[in-house]
Amino acid sequence: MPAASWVVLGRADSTVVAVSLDRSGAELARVHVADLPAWVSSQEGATAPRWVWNDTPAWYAPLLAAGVRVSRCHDLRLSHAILRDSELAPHAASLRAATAWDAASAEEIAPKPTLFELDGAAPTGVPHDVDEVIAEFARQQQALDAADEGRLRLLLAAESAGAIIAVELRAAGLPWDAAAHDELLVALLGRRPSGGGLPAKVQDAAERVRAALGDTSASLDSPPKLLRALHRVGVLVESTSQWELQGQAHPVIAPLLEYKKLARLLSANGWAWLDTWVHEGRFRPVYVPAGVVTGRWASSGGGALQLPRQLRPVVRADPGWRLVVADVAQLEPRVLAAMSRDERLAGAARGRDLYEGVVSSGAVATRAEAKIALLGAMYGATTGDSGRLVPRLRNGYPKAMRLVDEAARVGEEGGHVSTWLGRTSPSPSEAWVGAQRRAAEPDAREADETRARRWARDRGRFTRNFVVQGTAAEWALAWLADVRIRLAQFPPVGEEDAAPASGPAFATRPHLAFFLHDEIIVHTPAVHAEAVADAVRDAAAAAGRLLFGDFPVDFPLDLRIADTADKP
DNA sequence: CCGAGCTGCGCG
DNA sequence: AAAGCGCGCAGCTCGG
Repeated sequence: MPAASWVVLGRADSTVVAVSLDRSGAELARVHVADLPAWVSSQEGATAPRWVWNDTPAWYAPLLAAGVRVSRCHDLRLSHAILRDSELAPHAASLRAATAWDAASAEEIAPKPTLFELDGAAPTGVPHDVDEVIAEFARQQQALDAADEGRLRLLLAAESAGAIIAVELRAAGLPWDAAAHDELLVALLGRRPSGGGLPAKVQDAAERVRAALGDTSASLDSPPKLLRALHRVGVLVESTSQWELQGQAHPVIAPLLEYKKLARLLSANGWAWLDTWVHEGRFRPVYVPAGVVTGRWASSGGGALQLPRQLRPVVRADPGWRLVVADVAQLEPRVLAAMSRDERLAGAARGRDLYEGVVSSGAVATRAEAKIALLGAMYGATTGDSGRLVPRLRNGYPKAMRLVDEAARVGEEGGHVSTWLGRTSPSPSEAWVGAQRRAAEPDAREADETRARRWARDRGRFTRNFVVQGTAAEWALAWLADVRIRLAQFPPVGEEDAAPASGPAFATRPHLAFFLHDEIIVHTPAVHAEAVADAVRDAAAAAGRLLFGDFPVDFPLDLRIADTADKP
């Protein structure tokens, strides 16, 4: 156990009990809920313990709202899910039985966290009574000790840091210029209609589509109806999706594509979205750490994972502040190079565009080919250009290709695969197992065999991608966590500097404002922007070393300091 | 009237 | 040329 102390927080009747795990389970304090923020704050100042709690948002959102920031925690719910399934923790039997520790986070149940309701019924979700919390922590430590696996401990620390960061990201929000957003909507869609009905430019596009269809009442928002209307004027497409319409020559196509684009903007990120999700100059999505099976984050509400390019210009730093926008170039193939110990792929990636490096090696002729070949290798493409190009990589990068091919083979056979730090893929469904069993029987019908084979391949593509996507998610967690620590070292803004328009107390210094798989946005006082950029780059290098030691792979960033999040 | 399931589109 | 992975969300359709 590390030098820093670990302190469990749990509930006993109507008070919060803190138990130190360093002094043979001695009770450290018994604090009334109302006094908890002040007490936690004093502990942070003294020993900065690692807080062990059932569910990070349930504790940390209220603490943060009260102005108290913590440096680290152990999230029992997220850790439980990892240990329960991990191949690296084969002796975690005590975690496998279905219990309340498998429940969803309070955040997912009630995205507006309530501050420790004393009188109300116990919140649904994972257990919070101090005895149960301590027992779960003991089970987890036992599983870890039996596994003797440093990677898993690293993963749990990274996952827990992510849980803290998700709460802070929501509290801080992404600086959003609602007026600029409105101007953009008016320019593209027309003025916001006061009653029902569509904005003028959307209405106009719809009418031009109907004119070309020769049907003044044609329904444009129902795919089956639209498809029939298209067939009536001789546009014989199989679906109404953009990419199929694009290939058609007919007067209806241009206005229809325009209508779809405008209607999409209106329904996904129009005024209704703006009213719901942007307040006081901040977009506050709900981040859901490990919401994806691979360990990637999901989001719930606000569509944070779909921040459309079109809207990036309205992400705007406060006056006197700047945005540091950074994403990793070709994260997944770099991660694949490192985890497979493929020196040649790592070499192709070093100090430059990875795809150009692959071209230089002679495996393929162009950057475009390198890209679809590598994506195809990681996604399991079998047909088309991608499927044709993948085999060319097998000669040049045998270790990398062996790793993904092996992951696919295990998946096809119904087995489990794991990420670099030990997150393990879910088991196949009962339906899947049943289908394979039926197909293996002597009197199996051909249709059964065909289906079983197809499902096996489907699962193979999933496990093939799982190891890479999941390890990339681990790298991103390590990066995030390190960025957060580095940003906390900056001094808060002084009296003479511009203060941010809104936000929690920690937003008086550079802070994370957005995260999306391989991209972060830091909101920083302008004077610190250059130093923040260095910190973000240094953190990326540190994350690479933390996961992969001295294996020679680098993680270069596309980074810019700007007033908006626009992409060049 | 509500919810499940589907389509289409946007993001990595 | 969207083929091959992972998502969320709006809107429609259909069944209860």
